[in-house]
Amino acid sequence: MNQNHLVAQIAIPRPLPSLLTYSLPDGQTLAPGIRTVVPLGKQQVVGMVIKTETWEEPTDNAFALKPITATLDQLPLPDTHLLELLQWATRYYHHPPGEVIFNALPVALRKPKPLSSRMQKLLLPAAQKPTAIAVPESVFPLTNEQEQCLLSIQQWNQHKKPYPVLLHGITGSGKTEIYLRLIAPLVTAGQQALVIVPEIGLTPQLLLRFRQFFGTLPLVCLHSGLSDGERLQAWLQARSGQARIIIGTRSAIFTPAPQLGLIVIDEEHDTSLKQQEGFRYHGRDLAIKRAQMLGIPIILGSATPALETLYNAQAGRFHYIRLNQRPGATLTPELQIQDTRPFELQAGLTPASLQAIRQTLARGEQAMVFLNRRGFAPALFCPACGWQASCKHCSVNMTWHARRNKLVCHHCGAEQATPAQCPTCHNPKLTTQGQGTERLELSLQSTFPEFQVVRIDRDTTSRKGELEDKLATVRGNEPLILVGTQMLAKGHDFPNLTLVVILDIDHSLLSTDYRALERLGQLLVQVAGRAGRAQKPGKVILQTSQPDNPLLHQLIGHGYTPFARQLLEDRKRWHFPPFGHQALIRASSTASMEKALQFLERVSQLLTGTDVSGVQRLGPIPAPVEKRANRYRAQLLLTSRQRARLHTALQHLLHAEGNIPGRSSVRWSVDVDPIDFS
DNA sequence: TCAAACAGGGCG
DNA sequence: GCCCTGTTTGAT
Repeated sequence: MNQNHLVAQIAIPRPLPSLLTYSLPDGQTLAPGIRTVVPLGKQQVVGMVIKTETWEEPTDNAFALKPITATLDQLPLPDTHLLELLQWATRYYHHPPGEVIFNALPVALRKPKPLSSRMQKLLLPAAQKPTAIAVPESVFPLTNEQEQCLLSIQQWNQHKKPYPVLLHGITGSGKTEIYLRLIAPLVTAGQQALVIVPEIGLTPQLLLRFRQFFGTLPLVCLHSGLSDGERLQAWLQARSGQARIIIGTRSAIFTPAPQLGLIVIDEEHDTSLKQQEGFRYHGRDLAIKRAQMLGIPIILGSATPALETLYNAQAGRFHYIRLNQRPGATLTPELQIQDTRPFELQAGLTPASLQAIRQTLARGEQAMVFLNRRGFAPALFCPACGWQASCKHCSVNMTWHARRNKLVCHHCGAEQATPAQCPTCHNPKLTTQGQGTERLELSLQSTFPEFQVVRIDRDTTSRKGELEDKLATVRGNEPLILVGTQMLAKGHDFPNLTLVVILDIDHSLLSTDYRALERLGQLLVQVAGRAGRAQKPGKVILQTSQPDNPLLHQLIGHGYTPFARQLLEDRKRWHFPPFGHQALIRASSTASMEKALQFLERVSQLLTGTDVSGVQRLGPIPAPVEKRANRYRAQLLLTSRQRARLHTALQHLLHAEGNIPGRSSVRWSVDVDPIDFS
């Protein structure tokens, strides 16, 4: 092998700890981002070139160099910036590079097959000169407040290396109108904009407004409803620069866009931005990194910013601006706490809540009852012997679904027929406990027989078009009762909805999860934002058995920001994020909890060395849901005031993990900046 | 006595 | 993740 021979460092979609080195045909080089076919053991697999370099004989563990088998692409798929971002993410999230790279590609590009010639044409760079695409003047002029806000952001964004902007705008304050006007001048000048939304199916209004505002300007949507082919096509249109606006959910943050000029993260607090399996990245954080690497502006929009984001704004790392007015709307809704303790509840509602619903309907308006729990009842039990229906595969109760007459596990999806009698004592009279949306719908229907009750949750909207039909019914503005889960919390505009009743928030007030209160606050504000959007004042009733909770009073009396400040104080005292950093090591075993705990105990011991000082270990402990889908689950939490130390510890761990005996009987993973501890 | 089941390790 | 290898297990 001659001295100047070139080799390629290749990422392969397997959980390998590093890139693999392959030789290139003599005198040939390959640009980063080009896919190849390479031999891996006995297989031929797809691999992506990350870099090429001159070959140097490895000094330590020598390996036989194999040649690449074939080249699949003429042009790189991810651009250089995107590859850099992905490599950064590999190091930050301590996830195998090949899995990170290929997770960022459309499924159609993950196989060792070349692009069809039709698709290859889409890869050619589009004309990048400014095109005079007519952007129609909006029929809605900006309010004074919006105008000022837009001006400020535009000024900030002119900076060479602009800071991220937190746009804290209450529900209905018109954040979308700001996004549109920030995007317009840039896309007509030939640049691209990337807009990340929590769930595209749930934000049809945002999409509609974009289409209406930008008319014929090329816009692509990346969401879960697309087929592999459609997704690839949209992706390639973004890659060529032809698509000027890219709207998508979390994974769209990896869309290549050579002329990218702005990123918008709408609902930046939304937890769906964090991937919860495999490569556990946070879409918002990677977006901020991407914008920073490119030196382009990024806007984070929310009515209820994440505590991390608010803190960054407070600390001066982000610009901060508010929108406090609802154009064309009346007062912010009146918030009330209803103590549930003194009353016998009917349909889970206090007499005052029922009365409020009755009055709302009598006025010809709509009421919504929000309950974040599907099914008829969360538990089925035997009053004689105490038996409870629990899942065979998980350590949780099964939920009883009345219409389907089935027990369903909401963790693993297992279903079974409702037993006719108690399996242990044969008592034929089994009882339910608690209520879900299905029961709520039925009881409300019998309480208010003359009005329609519309239930919106995953069970009633699984078929295509069902959600749209139900939303259309509600927008018909006839007086009715809307029942639903958190599907109802975001994005929908119901002009005749003037009352919102929120049930079952007690578990969040009492939770041991330090993020539970933040999420509750965000949920309450978002749900409350559904009430009274048009000309009618809204009212929100919170039912709870903890009516004296001081943080709840803070939220209701003073609003989200002081509430969040208070939570941040608590986080500071306990060195929780953003004042300390965390990584969660999870392990699971099909054999026993002991196996999972033992593995994590070994991991913990590995980390006792002096070179990982400044990292605290909590656990190992069984996970809150101890068993799920036949796996016993345990976790070990690593925390540190300094992020660098946490990363050193994780690197050390990944290096040494191979020496842990019994590791093959457990599945384990690293979650950097965890938000879900279940 | 043999092969199916299982654990461990490497893949360039 | 997949595939190869060496070892255990237990069925005939």
